[in-house]
Amino acid sequence: MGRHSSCYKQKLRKGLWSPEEDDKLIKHITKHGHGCWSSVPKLAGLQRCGKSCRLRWINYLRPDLKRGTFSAQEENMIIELHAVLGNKWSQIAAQLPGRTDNEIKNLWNSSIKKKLRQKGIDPNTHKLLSEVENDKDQKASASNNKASEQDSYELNYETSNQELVEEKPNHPYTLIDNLTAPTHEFFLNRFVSSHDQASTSKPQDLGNYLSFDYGRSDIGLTVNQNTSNLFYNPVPKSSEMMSELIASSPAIIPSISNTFLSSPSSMKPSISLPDSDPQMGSFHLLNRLQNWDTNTLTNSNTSDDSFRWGAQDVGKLEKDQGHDIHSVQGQHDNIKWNEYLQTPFLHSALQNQNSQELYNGQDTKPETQFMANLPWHQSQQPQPQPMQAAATDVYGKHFHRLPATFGQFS
DNA sequence: AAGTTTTTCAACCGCATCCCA
DNA sequence: TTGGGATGCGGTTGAAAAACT
Repeated sequence: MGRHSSCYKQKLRKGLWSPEEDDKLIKHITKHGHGCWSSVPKLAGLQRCGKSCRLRWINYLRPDLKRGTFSAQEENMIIELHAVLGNKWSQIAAQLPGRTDNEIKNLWNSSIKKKLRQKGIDPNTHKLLSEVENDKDQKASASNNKASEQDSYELNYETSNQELVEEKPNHPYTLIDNLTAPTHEFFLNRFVSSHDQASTSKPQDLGNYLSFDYGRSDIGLTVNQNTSNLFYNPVPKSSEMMSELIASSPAIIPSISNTFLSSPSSMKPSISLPDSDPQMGSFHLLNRLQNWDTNTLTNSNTSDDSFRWGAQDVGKLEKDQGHDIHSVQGQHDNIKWNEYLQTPFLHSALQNQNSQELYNGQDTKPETQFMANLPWHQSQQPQPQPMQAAATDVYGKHFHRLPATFGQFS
């Protein structure tokens, strides 16, 4: 385990690659492919270890690299993805074609971190620096109770979120105003922080950025403040539709989904489609399978804050998607949580509330992308960002806006 | 113009994980 | 089941370039 054995061998060159070495490596790989990297240096006539050859090829020589400065859209995307994934550079790079993890990591450390700090945003937590300071103060004052709180935090997740709030009056979630039900914050924090416990820079408080419109959204995630259930909009009406959606979108957050795949079954949320009125439904993203309650399925006349999907839109959507609404009646499809997480909609939910206003066709300089009171700022250029585009591909014109809002927690 | 400081980024290092015998 | 090689990842380093004095 550990260091590549060939690195111990004598007479291997280190440091910067010469043009001649690059040429040898390019010629070899374009002709034969890399195959086993440990054999590449010998076959290519290089005094390097295979690991060094691999790195050179992946980060610098392979032909599909974009190179050049990062666009404003790319920077925004990196920030957004970092808020969700933390320092998972390879996963971030997977969403940016032609960019390497090393390149993105360097950009983050040399440029983006600085810009965020200048705008008063903590690059590690993506929270306002002032909030981070407050958190520190609160943590310091509450340090005596910390251990016991964490215990109950875990336990309560397996009971219910409502109980979580009621039983833990000192929990930070109780500080949130009434419009901001605790579930989504708890939920997102939960999967983000559980995603990689070894991470040194994980967005512990991502939920602070994720507020959602209640009943005012066309898409996104909403939280029913009465039931604490998380809702997912719009509504795929069948598992086939969901599968299409998944197939047409990249695996945006595979590591997060893996976290849930490896979680105990009792911890796995599921998405279920209602078997009642498919034209006027919604479905809930439940944090517990046994928490399913058809009574909480929405209809257009309910007065709660859950998301309501109008029959007209659903029918239209189904038509465009080539699905027969009636064919799914009577079904009660369970969609795997990891599939949900791999849809573009979770990402869509991460768009800030100003996305509408920002797509106003105004040009903007890259420096203007970092606004004082927002974690990040969407590009003001009219074209959608890549993942938005992916989402739009799926639902086309039915995507009127990307409404998940930020900043309700002020 | 020269020296110093800061920034950038290619490459390295060590560890984790996967795979296979 | 285990051990070792191969691969991938994230943190770090340090030389080169750029910016500053």
